[in-house]
Amino acid sequence: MNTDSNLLTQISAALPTLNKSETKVADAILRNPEAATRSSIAVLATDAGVSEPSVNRFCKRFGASGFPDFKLRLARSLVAGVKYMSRAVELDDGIDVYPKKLFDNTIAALLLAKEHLPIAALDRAVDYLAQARRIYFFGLGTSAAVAADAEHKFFRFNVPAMAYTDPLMQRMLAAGAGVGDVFCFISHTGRTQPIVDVAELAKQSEAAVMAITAPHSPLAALSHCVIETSVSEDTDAYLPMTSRIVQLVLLDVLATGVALRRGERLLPHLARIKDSLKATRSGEASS
Amino acid sequence: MNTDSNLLTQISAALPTLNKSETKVADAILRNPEAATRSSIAVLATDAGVSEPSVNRFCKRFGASGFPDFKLRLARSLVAGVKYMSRAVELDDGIDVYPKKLFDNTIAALLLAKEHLPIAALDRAVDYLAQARRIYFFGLGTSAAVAADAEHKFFRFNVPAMAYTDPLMQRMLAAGAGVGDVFCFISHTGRTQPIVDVAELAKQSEAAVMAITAPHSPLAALSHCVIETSVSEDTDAYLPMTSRIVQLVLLDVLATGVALRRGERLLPHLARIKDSLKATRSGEASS
DNA sequence: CGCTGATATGTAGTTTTATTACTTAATTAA
DNA sequence: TTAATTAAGTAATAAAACTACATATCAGCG
Repeated sequence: MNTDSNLLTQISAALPTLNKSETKVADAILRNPEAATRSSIAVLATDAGVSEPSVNRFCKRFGASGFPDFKLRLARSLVAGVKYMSRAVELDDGIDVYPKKLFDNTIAALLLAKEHLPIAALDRAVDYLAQARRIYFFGLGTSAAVAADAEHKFFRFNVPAMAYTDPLMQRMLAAGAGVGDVFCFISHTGRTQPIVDVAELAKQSEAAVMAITAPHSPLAALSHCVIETSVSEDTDAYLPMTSRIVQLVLLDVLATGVALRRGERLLPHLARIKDSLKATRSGEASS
Repeated sequence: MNTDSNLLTQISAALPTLNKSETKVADAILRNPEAATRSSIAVLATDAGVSEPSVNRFCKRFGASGFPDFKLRLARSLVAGVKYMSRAVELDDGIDVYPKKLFDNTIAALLLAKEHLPIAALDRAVDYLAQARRIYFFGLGTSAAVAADAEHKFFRFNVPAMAYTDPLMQRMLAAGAGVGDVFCFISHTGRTQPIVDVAELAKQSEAAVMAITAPHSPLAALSHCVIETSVSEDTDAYLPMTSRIVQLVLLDVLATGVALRRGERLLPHLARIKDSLKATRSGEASS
């Protein structure tokens, strides 16, 4: 069954199961979905090289009551769907093109991640983190920045959260871990050897090992709790971009989860921290 | 002129300027916009208590080519509206609710930022960065993580990019800056005093000062090039979430801009860096 | 107060668009 | 090769939207 709410994805996914004329219609729509929403059934039919009733049948096949209804659904999908189509930046893209592309790609990645949220894993992760005595965030390279960000976020919850970039520090901390310690490893591939090594060390202790990483990776295999991020890195040809954004938002989710678990009594604490920052600011007070 | 892309907002805004029958139509639509997208012109006409041509005229008044086109636009607005609607996380939200909310909020922030991209500023920033001899990324708190991320990204371009978190290091580097140095300050408020101080120091040197920060802030005032991020932090009641994501994507834009400016000759360099990372990975080779 | 011009609204007919019922073509299996 | 089944198209019907025109409403002015 297809639970995908996006018509375009639905059509692409159904492509192999379609017959000749249906495929033609699907192609015509996918070729230019925006135009499809504007055209009449006659235009789309000629465009696809089929008859009008074929288009109509196609629409009904995808749950629409008819062609106009189909167009409406398509239009809705496009709002979210234009972004869904993450197109890579081209060498000759101008300043008015590539920034939008990058934003679109990021949004597309977030939409995709939102569709496949590992709810159960997140819930368990919040369990671990909410009762942690100490939380360590370990990442290397780009993930180091993500770890640093996580440290800042969790630190506000009065939980000793720490991020380490140095593999040697990571090893020492992992080796000396005990009950109540939670190690959170961040790695897009889940195959970065130094990180996997440290995770193995941590696993041998009494500490909990969790990971935000790719499914079926060595790192995922040895973690007590895995939050899978299967972001396709197609568009990030040479630079990891969208993957780390998804990681960051997932960490937001975890942090929020811990905050909610602690309930109201945490709110004054957060307010106090926020107020303490005001002192470092000049000019008008923040709202 | 109304630059609002949302039809519903547009209609609400135009309400006072509408005449009798137009008001009736507007009311009928606003009463249940979702239903309006499904009904035919006849149904909507009876619903509003007017004739069909009145509805038709109403549609044209709002820039549509006719009723079907109007319905399409309305449908689009409805979807966009949901996404723009960033709702705050409530204390009693379950695990199946708040993760989606956080993703939605982030997406909403990115959509908003995409709408208001400071193209000119970005272009100038790329100018600065592309010919920089050395790039320093300075941020504090959450922005420190953003700076660290930027360092990683730019470092891949064979440009000595460095991120510093320590205000004392920042001061020393700013004081000793010279021609060819570019200082990029990252601060959501633009009022964090230590950062503003360092920026002032840097300004006194021959170096270029740029900032990713709030408009009309002290930091913005003293920068040669400002990339404004006016993200409303309403939803980030206690934790800065969406703001830093926008900052990160803006830095992606800058990095991509530099990469594009350098053109093809950079690509083999990036490929080499990516390959060098493969050695640190176990298991199957990456694609 | 009524007339005139302008604007607003509705009616009816026309055109466009979509759907249905039916026919023909293609495909598959016996 | 043929019968059955599915796929695709034709043409007629029905629905929807649009246009031209007629009537009504209203504002300003004699």
